[in-house]
Amino acid sequence: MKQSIKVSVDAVVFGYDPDEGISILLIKRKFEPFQKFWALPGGLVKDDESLEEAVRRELQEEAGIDVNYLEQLYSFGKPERDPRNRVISIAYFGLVRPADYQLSAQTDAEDVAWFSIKKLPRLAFDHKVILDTAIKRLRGKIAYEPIGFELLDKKFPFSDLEKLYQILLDQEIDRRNFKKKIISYGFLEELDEVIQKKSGRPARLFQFNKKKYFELKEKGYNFDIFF
Amino acid sequence: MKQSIKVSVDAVVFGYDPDEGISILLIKRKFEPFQKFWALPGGLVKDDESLEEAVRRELQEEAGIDVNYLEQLYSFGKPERDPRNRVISIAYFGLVRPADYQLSAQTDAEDVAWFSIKKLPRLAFDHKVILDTAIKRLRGKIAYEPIGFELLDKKFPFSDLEKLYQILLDQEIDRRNFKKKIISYGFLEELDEVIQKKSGRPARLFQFNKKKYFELKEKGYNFDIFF
DNA sequence: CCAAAAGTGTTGTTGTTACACCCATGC
DNA sequence: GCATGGGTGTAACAACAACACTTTTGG
Repeated sequence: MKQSIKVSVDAVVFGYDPDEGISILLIKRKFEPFQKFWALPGGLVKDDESLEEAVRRELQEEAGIDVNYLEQLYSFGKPERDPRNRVISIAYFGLVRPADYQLSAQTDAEDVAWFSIKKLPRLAFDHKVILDTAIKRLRGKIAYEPIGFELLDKKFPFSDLEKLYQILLDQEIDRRNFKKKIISYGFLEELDEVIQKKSGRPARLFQFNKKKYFELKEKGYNFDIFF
Repeated sequence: MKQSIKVSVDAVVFGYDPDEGISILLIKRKFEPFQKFWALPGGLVKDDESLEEAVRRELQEEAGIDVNYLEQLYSFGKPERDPRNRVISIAYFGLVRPADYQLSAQTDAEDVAWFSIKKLPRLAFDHKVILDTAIKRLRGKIAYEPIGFELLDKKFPFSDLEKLYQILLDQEIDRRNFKKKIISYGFLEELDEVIQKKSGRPARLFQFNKKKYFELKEKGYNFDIFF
Protein backbone atom coordinates (compact mmCIF):
# COMPACT_ATOMS: atom_id res chain seq x y z
CA MET A 1 0.00 0.00 0.00
CA LYS A 2 1.27 3.40 -0.93
CA GLN A 3 0.92 5.90 1.87
CA SER A 4 1.64 9.60 1.72
CA ILE A 5 1.26 10.96 5.20
CA LYS A 6 3.76 13.25 6.84
CA VAL A 7 4.62 13.20 10.51
CA SER A 8 5.23 16.29 12.56
CA VAL A 9 5.54 17.22 16.21
CA ASP A 10 4.12 20.28 17.93
CA ALA A 11 4.78 21.54 21.42
CA VAL A 12 2.56 23.31 23.89
CA VAL A 13 5.01 24.89 26.30
CA PHE A 14 3.71 26.48 29.46
CA GLY A 15 5.42 29.14 31.49
CA TYR A 16 4.31 30.73 34.72
CA ASP A 17 4.83 33.98 36.52
CA PRO A 18 2.96 34.78 39.74
CA ASP A 19 1.93 38.15 38.32
CA GLU A 20 1.23 37.21 34.71
CA GLY A 21 -0.33 33.81 35.30
CA ILE A 22 0.04 30.95 32.85
CA SER A 23 1.45 31.65 29.42
CA ILE A 24 2.26 29.58 26.38
CA LEU A 25 4.99 29.90 23.83
CA LEU A 26 3.96 30.71 20.25
CA ILE A 27 5.83 31.47 17.06
CA LYS A 28 4.75 33.59 14.15
CA ARG A 29 4.67 31.72 10.86
CA LYS A 30 6.82 33.05 8.04
CA PHE A 31 5.26 31.08 5.20
CA GLU A 32 1.94 29.99 3.77
CA PRO A 33 -0.36 28.46 4.75
CA PHE A 34 -1.38 30.59 7.70
CA GLN A 35 1.40 33.06 6.99
CA LYS A 36 1.78 35.57 9.86
CA PHE A 37 -0.54 33.57 12.07
CA TRP A 38 0.68 32.55 15.48
CA ALA A 39 1.25 28.81 15.84
CA LEU A 40 2.67 26.22 18.19
CA PRO A 41 6.36 25.56 17.71
CA GLY A 42 6.92 22.34 15.82
CA GLY A 43 7.77 20.78 12.49
CA LEU A 44 8.39 17.62 10.54
CA VAL A 45 10.18 14.74 12.21
CA LYS A 46 13.50 13.74 10.66
CA ASP A 47 13.90 10.18 9.51
CA ASP A 48 16.48 9.29 12.11
CA GLU A 49 15.39 11.13 15.23
CA SER A 50 12.93 10.06 17.90
CA LEU A 51 9.76 12.05 18.48
CA GLU A 52 11.04 13.62 21.63
CA GLU A 53 14.32 14.54 19.97
CA ALA A 54 12.32 16.22 17.23
CA VAL A 55 10.39 18.32 19.72
CA ARG A 56 13.48 19.39 21.60
CA ARG A 57 15.24 20.26 18.35
CA GLU A 58 12.35 22.36 17.10
CA LEU A 59 12.06 24.20 20.39
CA GLN A 60 15.74 24.93 20.28
CA GLU A 61 15.64 26.07 16.65
CA GLU A 62 12.47 28.10 16.80
CA ALA A 63 12.55 29.53 20.29
CA GLY A 64 15.98 28.83 21.74
CA ILE A 65 14.38 27.23 24.72
CA ASP A 66 15.12 24.14 26.80
CA VAL A 67 12.12 22.69 28.50
CA ASN A 68 12.45 21.29 31.88
CA TYR A 69 9.58 18.85 31.68
CA LEU A 70 8.26 17.21 28.53
CA GLU A 71 5.67 14.54 27.96
CA GLN A 72 3.65 13.35 25.03
CA LEU A 73 0.19 14.87 24.93
CA TYR A 74 -1.88 13.39 22.11
CA SER A 75 -1.69 12.68 18.39
CA PHE A 76 -3.84 14.63 16.01
CA GLY A 77 -4.56 12.94 12.72
CA LYS A 78 -7.71 14.14 11.02
CA PRO A 79 -7.19 13.96 7.25
CA GLU A 80 -8.07 17.62 6.73
CA ARG A 81 -6.02 19.25 9.46
CA ASP A 82 -3.40 20.58 7.04
CA PRO A 83 -4.70 22.14 3.80
CA ARG A 84 -1.65 21.11 1.75
CA ASN A 85 -1.36 17.41 2.38
CA ARG A 86 -1.99 14.97 5.13
CA VAL A 87 0.10 15.57 8.22
CA ILE A 88 -0.40 13.85 11.48
CA SER A 89 1.00 15.66 14.44
CA ILE A 90 2.21 14.22 17.69
CA ALA A 91 1.74 16.95 20.23
CA TYR A 92 3.91 17.34 23.31
CA PHE A 93 3.33 19.13 26.53
CA GLY A 94 6.19 21.04 28.13
CA LEU A 95 6.90 23.16 31.18
CA VAL A 96 9.67 25.71 31.61
CA ARG A 97 11.05 27.35 34.71
CA PRO A 98 10.87 31.11 35.18
CA ALA A 99 14.54 31.57 34.23
CA ASP A 100 13.87 30.36 30.69
CA TYR A 101 10.54 32.07 30.76
CA GLN A 102 12.12 35.45 31.33
CA LEU A 103 14.86 34.82 28.80
CA SER A 104 12.61 34.16 25.85
CA ALA A 105 10.35 36.99 26.75
CA GLN A 106 13.27 39.23 25.71
CA THR A 107 13.24 37.79 22.18
CA ASP A 108 9.86 39.42 22.01
CA ALA A 109 10.46 41.62 18.96
CA GLU A 110 11.14 38.56 16.82
CA ASP A 111 8.55 36.02 15.88
CA VAL A 112 8.43 34.11 19.11
CA ALA A 113 6.52 35.22 22.21
CA TRP A 114 4.71 34.25 25.36
CA PHE A 115 0.96 34.73 25.41
CA SER A 116 -1.15 34.64 28.52
CA ILE A 117 -3.69 31.87 28.13
CA LYS A 118 -6.33 34.46 28.92
CA LYS A 119 -5.76 36.47 25.74
CA LEU A 120 -4.66 34.28 22.92
CA PRO A 121 -4.48 35.23 19.24
CA ARG A 122 -6.09 33.11 16.53
CA LEU A 123 -3.91 30.14 15.88
CA ALA A 124 -2.92 28.34 12.69
CA PHE A 125 -4.20 24.90 11.69
CA ASP A 126 -5.99 23.02 14.49
CA HIS A 127 -3.57 24.39 17.05
CA LYS A 128 -6.36 25.80 19.16
CA VAL A 129 -7.67 22.28 19.68
CA ILE A 130 -4.22 21.05 20.61
CA LEU A 131 -3.79 23.91 23.02
CA ASP A 132 -7.14 23.27 24.68
CA THR A 133 -6.21 19.64 25.12
CA ALA A 134 -2.97 20.70 26.75
CA ILE A 135 -4.64 23.13 29.12
CA LYS A 136 -7.06 20.43 30.19
CA ARG A 137 -4.16 18.09 30.78
CA LEU A 138 -2.27 20.65 32.82
CA ARG A 139 -5.32 21.42 34.95
CA GLY A 140 -6.09 17.76 35.47
CA LYS A 141 -2.56 16.66 36.06
CA ILE A 142 -1.57 19.25 38.59
CA ALA A 143 -4.12 17.77 40.96
CA TYR A 144 -2.59 14.33 41.15
CA GLU A 145 1.05 14.77 40.21
CA PRO A 146 3.40 17.38 41.60
CA ILE A 147 4.31 18.86 38.24
CA GLY A 148 3.58 22.34 39.52
CA PHE A 149 7.12 22.53 40.80
CA GLU A 150 8.46 22.32 37.26
CA LEU A 151 6.99 25.75 36.62
CA LEU A 152 8.66 27.38 39.60
CA ASP A 153 12.23 28.31 40.38
CA LYS A 154 14.17 25.58 42.12
CA LYS A 155 13.86 27.61 45.31
CA PHE A 156 10.57 29.36 45.76
CA PRO A 157 8.48 31.00 48.45
CA PHE A 158 5.41 29.02 49.41
CA SER A 159 3.13 31.72 48.11
CA ASP A 160 4.31 31.11 44.52
CA LEU A 161 3.03 27.56 44.72
CA GLU A 162 -0.17 28.73 46.33
CA LYS A 163 -0.85 31.25 43.58
CA LEU A 164 -0.07 28.69 40.90
CA TYR A 165 -2.71 26.34 42.23
CA GLN A 166 -5.24 29.10 42.62
CA ILE A 167 -4.71 30.18 39.03
CA LEU A 168 -4.80 26.69 37.59
CA LEU A 169 -7.73 25.43 39.60
CA ASP A 170 -9.39 28.81 39.23
CA GLN A 171 -10.57 29.03 42.81
CA GLU A 172 -9.63 30.40 46.18
CA ILE A 173 -7.61 28.07 48.33
CA ASP A 174 -7.34 28.21 52.10
CA ARG A 175 -3.69 29.06 52.70
CA ARG A 176 -3.40 27.14 55.95
CA ASN A 177 -5.03 23.98 54.71
CA PHE A 178 -3.08 24.02 51.48
CA LYS A 179 0.24 24.36 53.24
CA LYS A 180 -0.65 21.68 55.77
CA LYS A 181 -1.50 19.27 53.01
CA ILE A 182 1.54 19.91 50.84
CA ILE A 183 3.89 19.79 53.82
CA SER A 184 2.33 16.55 55.02
CA TYR A 185 3.51 14.78 51.86
CA GLY A 186 7.04 15.31 53.02
CA PHE A 187 8.76 16.00 49.71
CA LEU A 188 9.28 19.70 50.28
CA GLU A 189 12.36 21.01 52.03
CA GLU A 190 12.25 24.25 53.93
CA LEU A 191 15.46 26.19 53.52
CA ASP A 192 17.06 28.72 55.81
CA GLU A 193 17.08 31.34 53.10
CA VAL A 194 14.45 33.98 52.79
CA ILE A 195 13.38 36.18 49.95
CA GLN A 196 11.45 39.38 49.79
CA LYS A 197 9.75 40.04 46.48
CA LYS A 198 7.66 43.10 47.14
CA SER A 199 6.72 44.62 50.43
CA GLY A 200 5.79 42.68 53.51
CA ARG A 201 7.46 40.07 55.59
CA PRO A 202 10.20 38.10 53.80
CA ALA A 203 9.29 34.54 52.92
CA ARG A 204 11.17 31.33 53.62
CA LEU A 205 12.29 29.45 50.52
CA PHE A 206 11.31 25.87 49.80
CA GLN A 207 12.53 23.32 47.34
CA PHE A 208 11.01 20.21 45.86
CA ASN A 209 12.97 17.04 46.59
CA LYS A 210 12.37 14.79 43.62
CA LYS A 211 14.23 11.87 45.15
CA LYS A 212 12.06 11.93 48.24
CA TYR A 213 8.99 12.18 46.08
CA PHE A 214 9.89 9.05 44.15
CA GLU A 215 10.62 7.19 47.37
CA LEU A 216 7.22 8.09 48.72
CA LYS A 217 5.59 7.20 45.44
CA GLU A 218 7.22 3.77 45.53
CA LYS A 219 5.71 3.18 48.93
CA GLY A 220 2.29 3.75 47.45
CA TYR A 221 1.77 7.28 48.51
CA ASN A 222 -0.55 9.25 46.34
CA PHE A 223 -0.49 12.89 45.85
CA ASP A 224 -3.72 14.65 45.28
CA ILE A 225 -4.90 18.19 45.67
CA PHE A 226 -8.59 18.75 45.31
CA PHE A 227 -10.38 21.50 47.09
CA MET B 1 12.53 18.20 3.48
CA LYS B 2 11.99 14.68 2.25
CA GLN B 3 10.54 12.44 4.85
CA SER B 4 9.95 8.71 4.60
CA ILE B 5 8.08 7.67 7.69
CA LYS B 6 5.04 5.46 7.64
CA VAL B 7 2.11 5.80 10.00
CA SER B 8 0.28 2.85 11.51
CA VAL B 9 -2.23 2.23 14.26
CA ASP B 10 -2.23 -0.62 16.75
CA ALA B 11 -4.92 -1.62 19.19
CA VAL B 12 -4.72 -3.10 22.64
CA VAL B 13 -8.17 -4.55 23.17
CA PHE B 14 -9.13 -5.82 26.59
CA GLY B 15 -11.78 -8.37 27.38
CA TYR B 16 -12.91 -9.67 30.74
CA ASP B 17 -14.48 -12.75 32.12
CA PRO B 18 -14.96 -13.22 35.87
CA ASP B 19 -13.36 -16.66 35.67
CA GLU B 20 -10.60 -16.00 33.16
CA GLY B 21 -9.67 -12.51 34.28
CA ILE B 22 -8.40 -9.88 31.87
CA SER B 23 -7.44 -10.91 28.36
CA ILE B 24 -6.17 -9.13 25.31
CA LEU B 25 -6.78 -9.75 21.66
CA LEU B 26 -3.80 -10.83 19.55
CA ILE B 27 -3.37 -11.90 15.97
CA LYS B 28 -0.79 -14.21 14.50
CA ARG B 29 1.35 -12.63 11.80
CA LYS B 30 1.34 -14.25 8.38
CA PHE B 31 4.34 -12.47 6.91
CA GLU B 32 7.86 -11.41 7.72
CA PRO B 33 9.12 -9.75 9.77
CA PHE B 34 8.08 -11.58 12.93
CA GLN B 35 6.23 -14.19 10.86
CA LYS B 36 4.13 -16.47 13.09
CA PHE B 37 4.66 -14.22 16.10
CA TRP B 38 1.65 -12.94 17.94
CA ALA B 39 1.07 -9.23 17.56
CA LEU B 40 -1.40 -6.48 18.33
CA PRO B 41 -4.02 -5.99 15.65
CA GLY B 42 -3.22 -2.96 13.53
CA GLY B 43 -1.80 -1.72 10.27
CA LEU B 44 -1.02 1.27 8.09
CA VAL B 45 -3.37 4.21 8.08
CA LYS B 46 -5.01 4.98 4.74
CA ASP B 47 -4.54 8.44 3.29
CA ASP B 48 -8.14 9.46 3.67
CA GLU B 49 -9.23 7.92 6.95
CA SER B 50 -8.90 9.28 10.46
CA LEU B 51 -6.81 7.45 13.02
CA GLU B 52 -9.79 6.11 14.86
CA GLU B 53 -11.39 4.95 11.62
CA ALA B 54 -8.19 3.11 10.83
CA VAL B 55 -8.22 1.29 14.15
CA ARG B 56 -11.86 0.26 13.83
CA ARG B 57 -11.29 -0.93 10.27
CA GLU B 58 -8.28 -3.01 11.23
CA LEU B 59 -10.11 -4.56 14.17
CA GLN B 60 -12.99 -5.42 11.89
CA GLU B 61 -10.73 -6.86 9.19
CA GLU B 62 -8.36 -8.77 11.40
CA ALA B 63 -10.60 -9.92 14.21
CA GLY B 64 -14.18 -9.21 13.19
CA ILE B 65 -14.69 -7.31 16.39
CA ASP B 66 -16.47 -4.09 17.32
CA VAL B 67 -15.09 -2.40 20.38
CA ASN B 68 -17.38 -0.73 22.72
CA TYR B 69 -14.92 1.79 24.11
CA LEU B 70 -11.91 3.20 22.30
CA GLU B 71 -9.43 5.89 23.20
CA GLN B 72 -6.02 6.89 22.03
CA LEU B 73 -3.26 5.47 24.19
CA TYR B 74 0.13 6.76 23.11
CA SER B 75 2.28 7.15 20.01
CA PHE B 76 5.40 5.07 19.63
CA GLY B 77 7.99 6.47 17.32
CA LYS B 78 11.52 5.24 18.03
CA PRO B 79 13.42 5.10 14.73
CA GLU B 80 14.35 1.44 15.17
CA ARG B 81 11.01 -0.02 16.19
CA ASP B 82 10.35 -1.63 12.79
CA PRO B 83 13.33 -3.41 11.18
CA ARG B 84 12.21 -2.62 7.60
CA ASN B 85 11.69 1.10 7.62
CA ARG B 86 10.57 3.77 9.95
CA VAL B 87 7.02 3.36 11.16
CA ILE B 88 5.46 5.38 13.90
CA SER B 89 2.48 3.77 15.51
CA ILE B 90 -0.41 5.45 17.20
CA ALA B 91 -1.67 2.96 19.74
CA TYR B 92 -5.28 2.76 20.85
CA PHE B 93 -6.84 1.27 23.91
CA GLY B 94 -10.13 -0.61 23.57
CA LEU B 95 -12.61 -2.47 25.71
CA VAL B 96 -15.12 -5.07 24.57
CA ARG B 97 -18.14 -6.50 26.31
CA PRO B 98 -18.36 -10.20 27.11
CA ALA B 99 -20.72 -10.87 24.16
CA ASP B 100 -17.99 -9.94 21.69
CA TYR B 101 -15.46 -11.53 23.91
CA GLN B 102 -17.14 -14.91 23.69
CA LEU B 103 -17.72 -14.57 19.98
CA SER B 104 -14.16 -14.12 18.99
CA ALA B 105 -13.01 -16.83 21.29
CA GLN B 106 -14.74 -19.19 18.85
CA THR B 107 -12.51 -18.06 16.00
CA ASP B 108 -9.80 -19.65 18.07
CA ALA B 109 -8.42 -22.05 15.46
CA GLU B 110 -7.60 -19.18 13.14
CA ASP B 111 -4.93 -16.61 13.71
CA VAL B 112 -6.77 -14.44 16.21
CA ALA B 113 -7.17 -15.26 19.89
CA TRP B 114 -7.62 -13.95 23.40
CA PHE B 115 -4.69 -14.30 25.78
CA SER B 116 -4.90 -13.89 29.51
CA ILE B 117 -2.59 -11.07 30.51
CA LYS B 118 -1.06 -13.49 32.96
CA LYS B 119 0.38 -15.78 30.31
CA LEU B 120 1.30 -13.88 27.22
CA PRO B 121 3.35 -15.14 24.30
CA ARG B 122 6.36 -13.21 22.97
CA LEU B 123 5.12 -10.36 20.86
CA ALA B 124 6.31 -8.89 17.59
CA PHE B 125 8.04 -5.49 17.31
CA ASP B 126 7.78 -3.35 20.44
CA HIS B 127 4.28 -4.57 21.10
CA LYS B 128 5.15 -5.70 24.59
CA VAL B 129 5.97 -2.11 25.49
CA ILE B 130 2.69 -0.91 24.02
CA LEU B 131 0.81 -3.58 25.89
CA ASP B 132 2.46 -2.70 29.19
CA THR B 133 1.55 0.93 28.65
CA ALA B 134 -2.03 -0.09 28.04
CA ILE B 135 -2.23 -2.25 31.14
CA LYS B 136 -0.89 0.60 33.22
CA ARG B 137 -3.50 2.89 31.71
CA LEU B 138 -6.30 0.44 32.39
CA ARG B 139 -5.21 -0.02 36.00
CA GLY B 140 -4.82 3.67 36.54
CA LYS B 141 -7.95 4.70 34.76
CA ILE B 142 -10.34 2.31 36.40
CA ALA B 143 -9.72 4.08 39.69
CA TYR B 144 -10.96 7.47 38.61
CA GLU B 145 -13.29 6.81 35.69
CA PRO B 146 -16.06 4.25 35.58
CA ILE B 147 -14.75 2.48 32.50
CA GLY B 148 -15.04 -0.88 34.23
CA PHE B 149 -18.65 -1.06 33.09
CA GLU B 150 -17.51 -1.19 29.47
CA LEU B 151 -16.05 -4.61 30.17
CA LEU B 152 -19.23 -6.06 31.64
CA ASP B 153 -22.56 -7.06 30.15
CA LYS B 154 -25.09 -4.26 30.10
CA LYS B 155 -26.83 -6.01 32.98
CA PHE B 156 -24.54 -7.59 35.50
CA PRO B 157 -24.56 -8.92 39.05
CA PHE B 158 -22.67 -6.78 41.49
CA SER B 159 -20.13 -9.49 42.09
CA ASP B 160 -18.87 -9.21 38.51
CA LEU B 161 -17.89 -5.62 39.13
CA GLU B 162 -16.37 -6.54 42.45
CA LYS B 163 -14.21 -9.25 40.91
CA LEU B 164 -13.14 -6.95 38.09
CA TYR B 165 -11.81 -4.42 40.55
CA GLN B 166 -10.10 -7.05 42.64
CA ILE B 167 -8.36 -8.44 39.58
CA LEU B 168 -7.31 -5.09 38.20
CA LEU B 169 -6.19 -3.57 41.45
CA ASP B 170 -4.73 -6.90 42.46
CA GLN B 171 -6.00 -6.80 46.02
CA GLU B 172 -8.83 -7.93 48.21
CA ILE B 173 -11.69 -5.48 48.47
CA ASP B 174 -14.18 -5.31 51.29
CA ARG B 175 -17.47 -6.21 49.63
CA ARG B 176 -19.62 -4.05 51.86
CA ASN B 177 -17.49 -0.94 51.61
CA PHE B 178 -17.08 -1.33 47.89
CA LYS B 179 -20.79 -1.65 47.28
CA LYS B 180 -21.58 1.25 49.57
CA LYS B 181 -19.16 3.46 47.72
CA ILE B 182 -20.29 2.53 44.21
CA ILE B 183 -23.95 2.82 45.10
CA SER B 184 -23.37 6.19 46.72
CA TYR B 185 -22.34 7.65 43.36
CA GLY B 186 -25.87 7.11 42.16
CA PHE B 187 -25.22 6.11 38.57
CA LEU B 188 -26.06 2.43 39.02
CA GLU B 189 -29.60 1.17 38.62
CA GLU B 190 -30.73 -1.89 40.46
CA LEU B 191 -33.09 -4.00 38.35
CA ASP B 192 -35.79 -6.40 39.42
CA GLU B 193 -34.21 -9.25 37.49
CA VAL B 194 -31.99 -11.81 39.09
CA ILE B 195 -29.41 -14.16 37.69
CA GLN B 196 -27.84 -17.30 39.03
CA LYS B 197 -24.52 -18.17 37.52
CA LYS B 198 -23.31 -21.11 39.58
CA SER B 199 -24.55 -22.35 42.89
CA GLY B 200 -25.66 -20.08 45.68
CA ARG B 201 -28.20 -17.39 46.09
CA PRO B 202 -29.27 -15.66 42.86
CA ALA B 203 -28.00 -12.13 42.38
CA ARG B 204 -29.86 -8.96 41.50
CA LEU B 205 -28.81 -7.37 38.22
CA PHE B 206 -27.52 -3.83 37.93
CA GLN B 207 -26.93 -1.52 35.03
CA PHE B 208 -24.77 1.51 34.52
CA ASN B 209 -26.68 4.67 33.64
CA LYS B 210 -24.35 6.69 31.46
CA LYS B 211 -26.67 9.67 31.28
CA LYS B 212 -26.85 9.91 35.05
CA TYR B 213 -23.10 9.60 35.23
CA PHE B 214 -22.56 12.53 32.90
CA GLU B 215 -25.07 14.61 34.82
CA LEU B 216 -23.21 13.95 38.04
CA LYS B 217 -19.89 14.63 36.39
CA GLU B 218 -21.16 18.01 35.19
CA LYS B 219 -22.03 18.90 38.73
CA GLY B 220 -18.42 18.37 39.69
CA TYR B 221 -18.71 14.93 41.14
CA ASN B 222 -15.62 12.88 41.02
CA PHE B 223 -15.44 9.18 40.91
CA ASP B 224 -12.56 7.52 42.59
CA ILE B 225 -11.95 4.09 43.92
CA PHE B 226 -8.80 3.63 45.91
CA PHE B 227 -8.50 1.09 48.66
C1' DC C 1 -28.80 -30.07 55.91
C1' DC C 2 -24.72 -28.60 53.63
C1' DA C 3 -22.17 -25.77 50.32
C1' DA C 4 -21.99 -21.67 47.77
C1' DA C 5 -22.61 -17.08 46.82
C1' DA C 6 -25.53 -12.74 47.94
C1' DG C 7 -27.08 -9.33 50.97
C1' DT C 8 -26.68 -6.11 54.70
C1' DG C 9 -25.01 -1.81 59.51
C1' DT C 10 -22.33 0.00 63.03
C1' DT C 11 -18.43 1.98 65.13
C1' DG C 12 -13.80 3.82 65.71
C1' DT C 13 -10.37 6.32 63.23
C1' DT C 14 -8.64 9.46 59.95
C1' DG C 15 -8.75 13.14 56.94
C1' DT C 16 -10.98 17.50 55.54
C1' DT C 17 -12.89 21.86 56.05
C1' DA C 18 -13.78 26.27 58.15
C1' DC C 19 -12.02 29.94 60.38
C1' DA C 20 -8.75 34.85 62.39
C1' DC C 21 -4.96 36.78 64.50
C1' DC C 22 -0.01 37.99 65.06
C1' DC C 23 4.68 38.74 62.76
C1' DA C 24 8.48 40.86 60.05
C1' DT C 25 9.74 44.05 56.91
C1' DG C 26 9.99 48.74 53.99
C1' DC C 27 8.53 53.18 53.56
C1' DG D 1 2.90 53.59 62.52
C1' DC D 2 0.82 51.76 58.60
C1' DA D 3 0.58 48.84 54.60
C1' DT D 4 1.88 44.50 52.76
C1' DG D 5 2.41 39.84 52.53
C1' DG D 6 4.01 35.69 55.67
C1' DG D 7 3.24 32.48 59.23
C1' DT D 8 0.52 29.59 62.26
C1' DG D 9 -3.64 25.92 65.37
C1' DT D 10 -8.02 24.08 66.69
C1' DA D 11 -12.57 22.18 66.57
C1' DA D 12 -16.63 20.39 64.06
C1' DC D 13 -17.77 17.33 60.45
C1' DA D 14 -17.40 13.97 56.78
C1' DA D 15 -15.29 10.08 54.71
C1' DC D 16 -13.12 5.67 55.21
C1' DA D 17 -11.80 1.21 57.13
C1' DA D 18 -12.62 -2.70 59.83
C1' DC D 19 -15.53 -6.14 60.86
C1' DA D 20 -19.46 -11.18 60.72
C1' DC D 21 -23.73 -12.96 60.46
C1' DT D 22 -28.09 -14.05 57.88
C1' DT D 23 -30.51 -15.28 53.41
C1' DT D 24 -31.52 -17.86 49.26
C1' DT D 25 -30.77 -21.22 46.29
C1' DG D 26 -29.22 -26.23 44.40
C1' DG D 27 -27.83 -30.65 45.30
